[in-house]
Amino acid sequence: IDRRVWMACAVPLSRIPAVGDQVFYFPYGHAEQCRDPLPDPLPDRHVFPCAVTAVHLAVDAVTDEPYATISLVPGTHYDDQPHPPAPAPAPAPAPDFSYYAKQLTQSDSNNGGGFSVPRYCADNILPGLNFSDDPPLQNLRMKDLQGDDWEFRHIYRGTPRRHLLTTGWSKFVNAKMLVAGDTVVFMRRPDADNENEKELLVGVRRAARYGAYPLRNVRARVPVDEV
Amino acid sequence: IDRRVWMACAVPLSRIPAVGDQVFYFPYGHAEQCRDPLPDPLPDRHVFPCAVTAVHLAVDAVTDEPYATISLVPGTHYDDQPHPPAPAPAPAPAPDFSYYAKQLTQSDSNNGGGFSVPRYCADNILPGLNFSDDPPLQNLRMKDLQGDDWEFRHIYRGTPRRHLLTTGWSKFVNAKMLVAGDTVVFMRRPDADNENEKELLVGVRRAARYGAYPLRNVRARVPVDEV
DNA sequence: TTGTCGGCCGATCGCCGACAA
DNA sequence: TTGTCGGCGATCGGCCGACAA
Repeated sequence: IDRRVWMACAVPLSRIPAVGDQVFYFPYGHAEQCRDPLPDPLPDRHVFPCAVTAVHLAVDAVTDEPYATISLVPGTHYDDQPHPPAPAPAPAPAPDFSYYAKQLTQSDSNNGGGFSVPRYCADNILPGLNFSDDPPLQNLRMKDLQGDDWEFRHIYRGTPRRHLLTTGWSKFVNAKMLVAGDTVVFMRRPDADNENEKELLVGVRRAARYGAYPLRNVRARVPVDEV
Repeated sequence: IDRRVWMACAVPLSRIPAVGDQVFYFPYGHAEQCRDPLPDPLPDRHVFPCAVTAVHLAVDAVTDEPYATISLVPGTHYDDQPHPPAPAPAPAPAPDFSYYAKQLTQSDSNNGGGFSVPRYCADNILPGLNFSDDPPLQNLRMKDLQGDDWEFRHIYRGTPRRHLLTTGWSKFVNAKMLVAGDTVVFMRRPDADNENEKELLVGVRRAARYGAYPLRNVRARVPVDEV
């Protein structure tokens, strides 16, 4: 997966360590995320210095949420020594990748139909419309992070004029089970196949929900109908 | 869970062993069901004699499918010795539990709406209608194996007359993701709370699907958005 | 007895401009 | 500039009897 795509769809504060980084492992926080009962009594040590041996970025096949698997080996940090040389600052992000994120309003996620495209997004992310048409419209094809394609009708209409996604939008909302408060991310980057063509992508960030992530709560189970 | 309910909803050939039974464990078959890659090379022994130490009947919270967890300890069978005395034949099933299973037709599972109730089922499982009404109808409330309630309108109409489940039926079909070829099981038994009242239950058997059980294929995963 | 079909009516979906924040 | 609303037309869900297997 494109690291820029992953970063654009991760919650804004996400930071991921690099291989070789020295980090601390908090079993307590990990166990909380697993939703398993915490050990009682809690272990003596709550924190373990570790080194990162591998980082793998991926996307949940059900929820589209980006996640990272980070492999650690426990070990002593070179505490009083200077930290290893800070890596050179990351090169400025390539100018050929840009994205726009919008939190869904009630109207965007209603079954009423469409999605109101902010002006900035229409101007900077989506392909330009032919404004001599009346009304100006086009069909957009976007890939989600699984690689599945989605089609949206993009139209510029109403009084006053505004950009809207109509046909195809509510199918997407239902399929991704989006609700008001969730965020969609529209991205453009050069098409891998076609030089000086642009490729559109669409990602999703889910608003924090009480009770955490119901979809993750499914357990695999071995059917035993017969012995 | 009521053992009679479990048996009614399990595939007809299911047999479950009793605690203390001597059985054979086939790791190969077990691994196949897990859909994990089989070990290569296969282990030397393909069959292990075991004794059953526990049997637990349960129902999948997503698919409603009955399954059993059967605990085994490996050990030698008393091979040439006579088998332990066969348990006394199970007492005849209590006459106050009865069920009827029907495989869904296209029309039953279509979005067209209703379910055609076979005459035998209406007469022997469902509460009787008041045939002086025109048309005769009643609302039925049934528990599924999770304990959730479902309501169906039961009506006797059409020319020639026949029993149908209408309102509420397609909601059930969609919620349980039933398709033509799947089977529903209607059961009646005495109400636990209310003497000489009857309680209705509804269960589901899924037709064998190519590619096995897609819903079981979901893996739980630990979100790691931040370190 | 019961599976499938066409008719038909009502509910919902989803596209639209109006309007106001 | 953009969020929400009421309108309304098209589509679909779902109840019905007819009919035949």
